[in-house]
Amino acid sequence: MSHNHEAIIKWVETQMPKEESLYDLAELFRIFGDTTRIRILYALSKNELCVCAVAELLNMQHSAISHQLRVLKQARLVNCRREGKTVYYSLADSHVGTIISQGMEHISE
Amino acid sequence: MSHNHEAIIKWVETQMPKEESLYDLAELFRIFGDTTRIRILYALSKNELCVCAVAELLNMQHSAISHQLRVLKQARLVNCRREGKTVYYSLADSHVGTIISQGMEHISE
DNA sequence: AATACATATGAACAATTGTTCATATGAAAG
DNA sequence: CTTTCATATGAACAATTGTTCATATGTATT
Repeated sequence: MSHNHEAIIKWVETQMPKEESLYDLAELFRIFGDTTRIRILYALSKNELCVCAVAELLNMQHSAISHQLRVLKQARLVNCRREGKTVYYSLADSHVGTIISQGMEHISE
Repeated sequence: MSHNHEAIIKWVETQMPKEESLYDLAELFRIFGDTTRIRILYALSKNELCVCAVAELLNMQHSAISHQLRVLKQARLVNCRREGKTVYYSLADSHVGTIISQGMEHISE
């Protein structure tokens, strides 16, 4: 670094969240960053659905859907409730829907 | 599908955006879903910065930063302007900052 | 208990991704 | 026009990721 950016760098440094937060933030978006998961999340933003309904909707294997729902659950993006043999999934909180619609706004510019 | 979810599936189907939009949406979030890129975006949300300033801030090689800035540029998440030898990068539009802060809100629950 | 159905899990594979190293371009100054 | 500095690019490698197949839970019904 030869030119004089030190002051700005130092200041931006003070504005940065801690590493852990930035890691968690990237992790959050990484979950959204997959076509299958986005389709699942979008579907769930319209209605709670059971695994086999999602599988039929997306025309995919139950196993693949179940794997992804597990990922979404671990990331606390969805909740589930059991009703007999069937497990219904829904979005965990309103932030999830908001992030999706914000993203939608961005791409449709 | 033995049980009676057909009506709901059909309705949710009508609510789904076209495949291309969902693909673009996932693509958008995928870009956010990397620690290095999130750190870059967060830094740029505070101040426009040149490549070597970002490199110093994140304590990474210029090459790695340049590669990622290229990805961000192709995804239209950042703009750049040249001033002599130096190239300054900044966030492309306000949506980018909004998405980051929405994400931040979500993880700090 | 045995069967059927919905969902979950584990292992394995192919595909994608981010970084590094080496090298190339672009721009100003000597 | 050669040197120096800032940035960009290409190829290659290691690491991560999503899906599939096979199999295992879990829950109700007979």
